[in-house]
Amino acid sequence: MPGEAERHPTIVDVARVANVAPSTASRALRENPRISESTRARVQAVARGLGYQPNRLAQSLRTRAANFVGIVVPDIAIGFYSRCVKGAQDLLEEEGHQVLLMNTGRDAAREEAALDTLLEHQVQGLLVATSTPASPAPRVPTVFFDNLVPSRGVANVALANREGMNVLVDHLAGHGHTRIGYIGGPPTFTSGIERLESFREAVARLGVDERQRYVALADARWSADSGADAMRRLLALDEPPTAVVTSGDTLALGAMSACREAGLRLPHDMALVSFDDPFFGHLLDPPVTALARSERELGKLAAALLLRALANGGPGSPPEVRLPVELVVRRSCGCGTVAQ
Amino acid sequence: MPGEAERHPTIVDVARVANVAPSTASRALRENPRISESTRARVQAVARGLGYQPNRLAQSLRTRAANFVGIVVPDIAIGFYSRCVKGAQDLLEEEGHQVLLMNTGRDAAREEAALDTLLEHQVQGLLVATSTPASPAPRVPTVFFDNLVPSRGVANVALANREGMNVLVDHLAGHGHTRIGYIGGPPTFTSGIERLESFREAVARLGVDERQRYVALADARWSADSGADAMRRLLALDEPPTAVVTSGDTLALGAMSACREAGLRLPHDMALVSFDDPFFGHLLDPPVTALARSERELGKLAAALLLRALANGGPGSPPEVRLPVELVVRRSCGCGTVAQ
DNA sequence: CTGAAAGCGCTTACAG
DNA sequence: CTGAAAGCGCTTACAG
Repeated sequence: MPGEAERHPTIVDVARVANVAPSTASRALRENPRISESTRARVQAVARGLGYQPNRLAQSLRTRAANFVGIVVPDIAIGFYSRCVKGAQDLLEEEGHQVLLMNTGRDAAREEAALDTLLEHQVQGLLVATSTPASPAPRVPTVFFDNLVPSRGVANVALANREGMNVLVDHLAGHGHTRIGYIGGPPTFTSGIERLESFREAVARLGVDERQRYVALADARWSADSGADAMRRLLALDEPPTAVVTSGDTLALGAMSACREAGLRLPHDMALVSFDDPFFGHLLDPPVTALARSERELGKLAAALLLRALANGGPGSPPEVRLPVELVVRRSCGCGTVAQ
Repeated sequence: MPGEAERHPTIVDVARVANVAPSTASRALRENPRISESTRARVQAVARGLGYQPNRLAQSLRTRAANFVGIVVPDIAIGFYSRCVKGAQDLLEEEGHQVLLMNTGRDAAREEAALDTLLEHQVQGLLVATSTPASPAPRVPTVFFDNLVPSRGVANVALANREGMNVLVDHLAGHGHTRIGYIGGPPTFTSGIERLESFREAVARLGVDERQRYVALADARWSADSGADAMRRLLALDEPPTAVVTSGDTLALGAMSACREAGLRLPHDMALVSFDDPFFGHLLDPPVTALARSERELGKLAAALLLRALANGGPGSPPEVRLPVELVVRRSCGCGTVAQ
């Protein structure tokens, strides 16, 4: 066949072969009720035979309703976010939405660019774990998750950070600890802020006044290495804590390795509980007592709220939704050891 | 303002306000060289003032060149894939491509549907970690990664599985082991097949004939629990192996926990090396000797090959590219212990 | 039940 | 340097 290269069949091709008008072909393909059964069958057969695949871009342009949803996270390679994305995407796909994913590397300029790009691609809605709370809400329904932006977007969803931290501290106190340390990321965003604040409130509630020295901050990436450093600083204190709560799973891993390196046995020499559950929390030595991992739920919830806003065509959701967390008691806290 | 709701400005709006034809506005916005400086400036100012954002869908429809690239993986929540995706996406975004992501859950039907959806969205190219080697290559340039589909797609890229396995087995042999076990996923796809085969070849090379009993297969998800099970089976043997190589990081974690549960100390009672590096390989006890994690590179390489194919407008890449792997020697193999 | 026509928002020969 | 016109692939009132 000279010329006329490998262009894929359009609805016009289908129509021509089926001997109908493009408008009829369109209706036949889209199961429009008032089309004769025979026409529908013929058109669909032709479409199949030709390997016709509708051009969604053209459909979207015409109907002014792209089925894209944009998801913006700092880094998809971070387990927390990849699991959130998975949870959200499962639901979104079920509802016929395609997911456009972008990473920001926690950079404000990149985040802004990502949002612009997504908007230019006519996303219908957005799920964003922002790193720049100052930025304005995009012009499409947006659900902020993980890091909240109060009063922005159609919904804001995060874990129940304060409740969770209370549960953790209380559990340690229940084991008789009074010198409780905190290893956490800097209080820059929602989780860092709320977890640290509620830790302070919880220990204050326990009646111990001067705990400032027991707060050891990790780096902005909440990296394992910075968690190990933080633990080393705590251990170097005159009167080190006897128990520690970490505000994140990687921090827990780092902290544990620092303990091991110092020759401390958990939970005897140092008790430890963690906010997020380390990936292999039950395989570690000792198995880590932590709040059950629920990122998937978080993502799913965020997606559900977005879907609802998309359906309603407006806000109406409560401005802030919290996903309850649950303590998984294992060994690192001191539970289940012979000599308590 | 009655009626005329919140429609976003189009290029026609920009043109009208700037007092030029839409075609001129288009050229001014796209930095077309032969447009007067003053016109360009005016149009761009107007566009900015109006908050104009081009509709990429319309652009793509017109120019017949969407800038989407589709990525298909079994499950983005699995670390291996999320890191591959990250590596690929970084490069793709730099080159101005948007990433459409889909998960298949290793289900053939879902994978086919995902590819169709992506194609309908006019992706320019595809990166796919397939679970159904039988499916035909899509009609756009496709790079298969992780799981290869020889002779399909514009490129196939995977880790150097055989080399890596040889290095691992040789290292163990270097420590004097002759009873070497294998814990790996089923030989269903490339990695599973190649790693198992090359393990067999490597031990055969060592001159030991009957090793069949030392191969313990894990489940299709390469789950930690199935890795632990596999290790238990090996330990239950009359003459258990003295060293084990695991074909994946989660498997290593499971195997290690089974050893601990059996009261075995690594590496004294059992040496262990792993193909993929566990996320916190250096934090484990003992730190795990493993092949360095290189998924990010894998994703980046796959993306680079796709980009090249897109630029060339055709194949031309070698059909199969292997990413070399590198051994990270730590402690679990027996290195660095006092009493070797 | 089916078709002709218009138009979604853009770009690009084709003129001038 | 700028504009008028056509058209990317589709869908949807509007007629019949």
